[in-house]
Amino acid sequence: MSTDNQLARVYEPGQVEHKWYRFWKENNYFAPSGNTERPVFSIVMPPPNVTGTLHLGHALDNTLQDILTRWRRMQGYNTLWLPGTDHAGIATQAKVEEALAQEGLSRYDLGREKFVERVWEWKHLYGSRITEQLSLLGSSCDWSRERFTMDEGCSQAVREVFVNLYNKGLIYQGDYIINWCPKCKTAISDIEVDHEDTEGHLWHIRYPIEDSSEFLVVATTRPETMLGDTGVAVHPEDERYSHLIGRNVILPLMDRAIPIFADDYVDKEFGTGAVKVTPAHDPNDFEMGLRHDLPQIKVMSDTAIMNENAGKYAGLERSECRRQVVADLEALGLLEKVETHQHAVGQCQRCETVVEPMVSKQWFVRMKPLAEPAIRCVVDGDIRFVPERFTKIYLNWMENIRDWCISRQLWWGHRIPVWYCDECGEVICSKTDPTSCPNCDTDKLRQDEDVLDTWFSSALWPFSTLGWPEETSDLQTFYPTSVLVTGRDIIFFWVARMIFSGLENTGQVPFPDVNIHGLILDGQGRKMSKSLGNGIDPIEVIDKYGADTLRFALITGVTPGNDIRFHWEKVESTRNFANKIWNAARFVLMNLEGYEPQPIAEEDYTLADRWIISRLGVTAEEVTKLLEGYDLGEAAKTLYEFIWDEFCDWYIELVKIRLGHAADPHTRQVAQNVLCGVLYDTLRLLHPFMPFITEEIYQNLPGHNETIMLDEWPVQGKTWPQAVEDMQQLMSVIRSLRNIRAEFNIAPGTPINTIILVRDKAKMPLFENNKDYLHRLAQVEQIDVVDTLDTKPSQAVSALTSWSEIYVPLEGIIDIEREILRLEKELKAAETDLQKAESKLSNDSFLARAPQEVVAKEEAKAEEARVKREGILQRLGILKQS
RNA sequence: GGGCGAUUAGCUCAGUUGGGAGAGCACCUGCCUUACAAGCAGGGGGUCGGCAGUUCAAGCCUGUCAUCGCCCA
Repeated sequence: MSTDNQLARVYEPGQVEHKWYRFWKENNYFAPSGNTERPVFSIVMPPPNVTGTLHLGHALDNTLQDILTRWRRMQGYNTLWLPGTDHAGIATQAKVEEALAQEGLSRYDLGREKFVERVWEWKHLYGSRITEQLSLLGSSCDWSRERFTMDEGCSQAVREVFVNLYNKGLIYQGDYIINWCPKCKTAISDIEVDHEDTEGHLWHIRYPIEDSSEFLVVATTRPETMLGDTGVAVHPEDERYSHLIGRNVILPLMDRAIPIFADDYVDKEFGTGAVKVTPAHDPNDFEMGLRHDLPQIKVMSDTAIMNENAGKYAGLERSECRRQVVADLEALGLLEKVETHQHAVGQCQRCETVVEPMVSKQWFVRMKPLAEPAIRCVVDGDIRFVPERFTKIYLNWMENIRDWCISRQLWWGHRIPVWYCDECGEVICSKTDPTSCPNCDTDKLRQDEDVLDTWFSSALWPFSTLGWPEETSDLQTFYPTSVLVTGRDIIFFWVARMIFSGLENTGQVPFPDVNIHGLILDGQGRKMSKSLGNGIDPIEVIDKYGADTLRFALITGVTPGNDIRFHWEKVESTRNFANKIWNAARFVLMNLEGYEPQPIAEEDYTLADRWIISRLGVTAEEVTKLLEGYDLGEAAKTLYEFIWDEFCDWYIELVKIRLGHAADPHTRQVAQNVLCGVLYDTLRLLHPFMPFITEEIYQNLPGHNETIMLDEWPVQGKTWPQAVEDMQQLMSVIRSLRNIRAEFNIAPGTPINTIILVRDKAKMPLFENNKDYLHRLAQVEQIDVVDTLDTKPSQAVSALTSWSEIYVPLEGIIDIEREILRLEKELKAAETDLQKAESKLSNDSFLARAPQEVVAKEEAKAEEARVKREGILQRLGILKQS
C-alpha cells in the first residue's frame, strides 16, 4: 500500500470537481439502478427558466434535492432525479424582443412564425447554460431524461389536458375582468400581480345629482377611470344616502346620467361611503356591474392610452389623463378635497408596470371543481407539507381560489388548441391539428391566436416528464414522485397547480411530501434583486471556493422553511471545514504504511476506538433520522460537529500515539483499521452534502470501491456506552490540566507533573491504563494516580470535581494569592449549583410531581456540588494556612 | 383588515416530545505541538423582546403587547 503523501496541503476544489462530475456522468451513475427489488425514490426538478442563469435560490433548491437523491441512492433505492427546463413564456419572449430591438426590429416586423423560430434559436443558444451550471453544483440528476416544457412529449400532455378539461366544461372562454399588463401587452393571472403599498391620493369628487342642485361626493384613488363610470354605489343601510337610491347623477366631464344604487359591497366607513363604479376597469366594480346590469365602458387601449370612449381625453396616456381630469374637475369646482392615502397598487410581476384591470375575452379554468379534491388530499394527509405551517397557506389560497386566466397574448408558448371555422362559426378543440371543419367541411380554419400561461404546462411536470399520457414504464415506476422540493414563493404558482392537475389527470397525488424552503437574502436581509444590485452569482462562489463549500454553506444550521441570509464569512468558515476534512484525510494517508484492511477482534479496540466508533454510529443514526425529517441543516451541523470536534480534535490526537514507528505493529494495525474505517464511514455520511471532496478522498483511500456515490449508506453498528462515559471523564481531566497550564501561563516547553486523586478506587484503572493520553494531550510528564493522599501538596494548583482531585505541583511558580482567588470563584459556582439543586429538592411538589429520573438527577447534582464545595473549602484551608 | 414568520452572546443564527443556555464569526491570552496558522489550546461575554398565565419546572406551552419582515385581501 502506498504511503506517499498524495494530497496537497490545501484542498483545491477546481480541477477535482470537474474531474469527478465527468467521471460520474460518463459512467451513468445518475441513472436509476433499475433494481426493482428495492424501493423507488424519485424527484422531478423544479424546471428553471431555460434562458436564465443560476441564482442562489436554484443553488439551494438543487442542493437540497441532490442531498436527498444521493442519500437515497446510497441507501440502495431505485433513484431518479429528473432534470429539465421551462420555456418561461413572458420572460423568454421579452428577452428575444429586447435583442430584436437592438436590431431596430419588433416581433411584428418578423411575424409570428419567424419570431417563434428566433426564440427557438435563442433557446438552443442559451438553453444549456443553466443546466451546465447545475452540473457545476454537482447535481446528480439523470441528464438522459432531461425534459423541456415545450418539447414534443410535454406539448402533447398540454393538449391532452386542455382538451379533456374543455370537454368537461372546465375550460371556458369569456369576457371577464382580467389583469392586463400594458407593457407586456398580455393578460396575466391574479397571482402574477404584486401588490405594492404606495403613497397615493384619495380624490373626493362631486357628482351633481340629476334634477337637483345637490352633489353626491365619491372618493376614488383612480380619477381617470371615472370616464368609464356607469354607476355610483352606496351601502343599502347607509341613511345618508338612502333617499338618493334610484336617482341618477350626471357624470362630470362626460355629461352622462348614471344610476345611484345600493350594494352590500360598499364600505360605509371608507371615504365618503359612496363609490363610483367602473365595471370595465375594476374587479369589484365588474362584479357589481353584473349584479346591477350596468354597461361596461372600456376607456383605455391595450397600451393604457385613453381611447375614443374617453371623450376629449382620448389619446392621453393614463397618468397624463389623471392629471388632466383632476385639473378639469378643480376648474369646475367639483373637486371637494384631496387626501394622501396608502393603498396597494398592482404591478406586473415581470416588468413592474402598473397593471390595468380590464374587461377582455380570455380563456379560463373553472377552479372550484378542481380545488375541492386538491383541498381534500391535503386535509386527509395524502399530501404533507414540511414544514407543516405551509399547509395553512396552501389551504387558505385553495379555499378562496378564483378562476384561472390561462390565455396569454404572446407568441412563445403552447398555442391554444382551439380552431374557429370562418364559414360556419364552428369551434373545434382538438388534440391534433384539424384539417377541415367537422361541421361544414371547409378547410378555412383559424387557430386561436393566444398561447397558454407557462404554468399550465409546469402544472403537468411531474407526469408529463415521465411520458404521460402514455403508460410508459417510467411513469409506472416513478410516479407519483417521492417528494417535491421547492421555495415558498411558488406554492401558489406551481405546487398548488401540480396538485390539482395531478389529481385530475392521473387520479393520484403527484407527491406525498412537499418540502418547502425559504429564500436566500443578502447580508442585510433584503431580497436579492437586479435593481438593488445585491445579487450573488453562485458560479462566482463555486469558482472561488468550490461547489461543496457553497452547498454546505447554504444549508448548514438552517431551519427548514426559514429564509437564509448569505454571508461570505460563512462561506469562508465552510471552506475551512472542507480543508479540515482534507487534512484529516491527509493525516490518515500519511500513516497507512503497512496497513492491511482486516477484521478487528473486539478486545483489541482501545478505549478511544470504542468511543469514536460509538460516536460515529450515533452520528450516522442521527443524520439518517434528520434526513428522513427533511431537516438537512441540522443533519449537516451534526456531521460538522462530529468531524471537527470529535474525529479531528480528539480521535486523531489520541490515535497518534499508536501510529508512531515505535508502536507495536499489531497496535498500529488496529489503529490504522479504525482510523480508516471511521474515515470511510464519515466520508460516506458526508457525501450527499459535499460530493466532490468526499469522492476525491475516497478514491485515494486503499480498498475503495468504484465510486463513493454508489457505496453503502452507513448504519449504526455496535456501540459502547461505557467507553463514551469513560472518555468523557478522561477528556474532562485533560481539559482541566490544559486549563491550569493556560491560566498560569506555563509555556508548552515547561514540564509539569500531576497527581490524580480518584475518590472511587474502581476508576483508577481508567487513568492508569490511559496515561499515554494524558502525557500526549495534556503534556504532563509524571502522573500519579492514587485513591488516597495523606498530605496534599500546598505549592500546587488544583482542579476539583465530585469524583477527583487533580493537583499540579508548581513549586516556586505558583502564586498562592492568585490560586486562592481562582478557587474562590470556583467555590462560588459550586455553591450556586448546590443552592439551585437544594431549592428544588426542598420543594415538596417537585418531589411529588417531577418524574423519578429528574429528581434523581437533581439529587446527583446536589451531591456533586456538595462534594466539590467540600473539596474546594479544604483546599482553601490548606492554602490559607501556608 | 386577516394570516405567517422572526425577536437568544458584539454580528449571523441553531436549540422538535417543557427538566443543567449553544455554534460560527468577532474579541482576549498563549502556541508554527511531525494533518491542517484556512490551524491548536485556553478564556470572557446572554434578566433567551415586554408583561401576564399554565406547570413542581418555561427559551420551548397559552394569552397579550411591542418592533421588524413576508404573504393574502
